[in-house]
Amino acid sequence: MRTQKRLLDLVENDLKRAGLPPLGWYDVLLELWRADGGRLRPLDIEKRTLLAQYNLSRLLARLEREGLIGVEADPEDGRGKWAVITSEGLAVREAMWAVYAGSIREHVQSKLSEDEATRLGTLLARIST
Amino acid sequence: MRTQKRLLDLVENDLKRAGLPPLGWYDVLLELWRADGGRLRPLDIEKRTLLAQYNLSRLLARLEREGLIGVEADPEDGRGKWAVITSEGLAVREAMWAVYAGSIREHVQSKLSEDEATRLGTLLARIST
DNA sequence: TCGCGATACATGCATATGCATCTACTTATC
DNA sequence: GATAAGTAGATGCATATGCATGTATCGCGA
Repeated sequence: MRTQKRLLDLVENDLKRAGLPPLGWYDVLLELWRADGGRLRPLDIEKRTLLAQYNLSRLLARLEREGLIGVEADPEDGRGKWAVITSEGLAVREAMWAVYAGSIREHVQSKLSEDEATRLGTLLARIST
Repeated sequence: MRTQKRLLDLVENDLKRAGLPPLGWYDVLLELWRADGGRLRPLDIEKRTLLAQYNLSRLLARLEREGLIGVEADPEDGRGKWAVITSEGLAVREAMWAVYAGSIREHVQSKLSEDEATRLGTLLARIST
């Protein structure tokens, strides 16, 4: 708990200093970027990100307001929507990754050998089962 | 990041279902409980908990409003205060620990051997240096 | 095909957080 | 011993979060 809080503070700080949005935005942009056609339904984003439904709903509204995603109605399900990453969204994701990756390198990679990092990942994955 | 978010959600959930306050309160109550005389200055709590100054200020206000701590003026430094845990605060900390410990057991201890847990702690500590 | 429970997402309200700044006091400087 | 710089903590404002519930649509069973 303490380690991740410390790390999160460091990363958020790095992003802020670079004039970029908070890390939460990255998670969503990343999922969209990875997704086929750069589009996902909110429900699928929710499952991938561990975001609560109401938080995701509002985060998507913010992303749309900033022009990083577009939101379309689902033609097959009147209740559903599709979030589609825009080219600006792709650019922001990339800019964020540049900073985020640097953060990880500086605050994590420099403290652990590759082998240790792998073992850490394995242990954490065991907990998440 | 994901593992701790998942864990935090689980723990917060357990606390909520038991009618207890959020985990953040525990951190402060724990520090006070450990501290000599059950009292600390906000500044010292801040250092121990990684809480931002303004967040701690308001968290202490909430704790005081709920009667879990008392706040006294520092006789030696007119700017300073002392937070003092009350008997109700002690009781709440204990009740929270009962639930929290159960959460840890269920969500962490059951997934790792003692040896693995030790190694995990060591690796995380390496990062926090 | 009607009606009802389930599903997808949004939102009003209370509370928590971040940021900047404020107030009150203390300590060092001259 | 007056004044400026520093320190401890609080707070107004904007924004984010949690909770409960709302709205719209879907799909199933009679």
